[in-house]
Amino acid sequence: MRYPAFPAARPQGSQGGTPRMSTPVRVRFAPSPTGHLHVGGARTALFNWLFARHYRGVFVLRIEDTDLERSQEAYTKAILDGLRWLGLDWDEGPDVGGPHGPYFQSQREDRYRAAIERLLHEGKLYHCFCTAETLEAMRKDQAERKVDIKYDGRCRALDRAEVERRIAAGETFVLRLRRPEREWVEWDDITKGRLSFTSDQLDDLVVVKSDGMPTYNFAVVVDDIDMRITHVIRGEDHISNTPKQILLYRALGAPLPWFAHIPMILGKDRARLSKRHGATSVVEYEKMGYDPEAFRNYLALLGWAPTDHTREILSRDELFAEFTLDRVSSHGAIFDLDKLTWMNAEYIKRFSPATLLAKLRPWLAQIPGFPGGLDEPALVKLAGLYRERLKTYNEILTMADWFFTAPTTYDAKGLEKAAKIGGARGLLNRLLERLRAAPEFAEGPLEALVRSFAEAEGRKFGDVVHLCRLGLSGRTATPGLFEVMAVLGRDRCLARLERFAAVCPT
RNA sequence: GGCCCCAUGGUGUAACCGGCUAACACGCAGCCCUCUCAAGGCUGAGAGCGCGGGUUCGAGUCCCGCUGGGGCUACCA
Repeated sequence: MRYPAFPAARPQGSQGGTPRMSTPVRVRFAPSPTGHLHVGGARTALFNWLFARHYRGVFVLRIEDTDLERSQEAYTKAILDGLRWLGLDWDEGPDVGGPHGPYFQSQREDRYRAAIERLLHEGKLYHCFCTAETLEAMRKDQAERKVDIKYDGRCRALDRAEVERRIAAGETFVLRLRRPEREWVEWDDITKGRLSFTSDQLDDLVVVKSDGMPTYNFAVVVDDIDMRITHVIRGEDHISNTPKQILLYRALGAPLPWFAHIPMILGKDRARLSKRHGATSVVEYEKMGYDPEAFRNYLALLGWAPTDHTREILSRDELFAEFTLDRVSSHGAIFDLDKLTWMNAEYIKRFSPATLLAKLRPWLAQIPGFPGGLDEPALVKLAGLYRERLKTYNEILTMADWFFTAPTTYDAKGLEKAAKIGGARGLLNRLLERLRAAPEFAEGPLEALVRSFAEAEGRKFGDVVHLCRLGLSGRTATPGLFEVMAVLGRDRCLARLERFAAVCPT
């Protein structure tokens, strides 16, 4: 499979750096470990991964843990697990390393420090001693006067002596970027087209927090430059961060990467997907019994479509071959659980019984009584019976539990029906006679047996079948009766039917 | 409030640089198949492309305005 090189030059705007061209594609997914992998994040990761694989580039994973308060190590693992579950692999990142590590921002302080010193030296940063209270008051005042809410630059002009004095006095401070005035900040977004802002709309953004840690916007830029990121693919909620970051690229004298802001994933009310819309983290879908490949396939189609959009079931390699950013849509997409579920069922139907059994094992193991004496071939057969009935793996728990523990109660509606046909118990006992004598307990012969039995009895075939089904499973709906009987085997079938005959309507 | 993004059936999308009775899938309804449940097959309802103006022989596709939805407005990422 050959993929084209990323189409190169874009018309370059008046300001800003020049994008690297025709160098190998390098993209990254940069989650912060403050929670589990969210479906929005998962799709961003997926698009980056697909983009990298399509162009035979490099996919980097970087952990953005500069928020000491909220970051937790356990979440880093959770996110990695989520990505692995989806089948994504990264070429550089935590646990695999790479030439541009470390891949945890908390371990890259020397990088930030070097950049800070340079910028400080060049007079591009300044110390700001404003406290949270001061800033809050300032914003409140601005809100009342209905003017733009942004930092008014009151610490911009502090002279060196005062700065040193206040630092010596132990005042805490942040470092802010001196924002240029009346400059265009523009870029050609791959998915949104040309986007432009002016520097006056921007703030003197904080680059270093009072705890000494770099802020998100600063760390991202330093790292993306260091890691030679060529394409920044992220959610469109980052659009407004982009001009700030571009200012940083300029201050650092670095070329701009390409930017591609992909639309958000929304809940039914068209607001960004959140917990109140239902499951939002990828592990929850795993627990609900979704297959990772189906989930990934569904996610890929959320905001993107292949050239031939009539094909929706796409393998990993087909996604690699097909995925390009120009086919990403520009508006948000509602996460549709029904369609995901449909797609999951499509995947299940495509598995061989043996494969499906392997996927089902963790769930089957939770069923009381499992394996209930069923041997491997019977289990494979059982998986085959549910291949076209399961929508999610966890459904096996409630659909097939009776295979492993004989029923003790029988569906009320089923009993009513059994009563209605009259003489059910006698019928069952006569059938039992025949079954005991059946030479072969296999699907075809069993069906032939029951058919001729029904005929001999002057009964409707269906009535006999329903009666047996109820006796074997306690239910009115199961896979085909004779397939079920073959899976259960003669002994279990006879035992269950005998037991049922004892309580069955006469 | 300010700035920015977006707008094709209920949902996800398609419709190449303007030329169709607006297509595919999910979901929904009905029918068929059938031992039940599924699966499968067939048929159907559902948008005239948010609204209003332009441009054009011709606009879902281009332009303007409006409306609606969303995002951002932190020493969070």
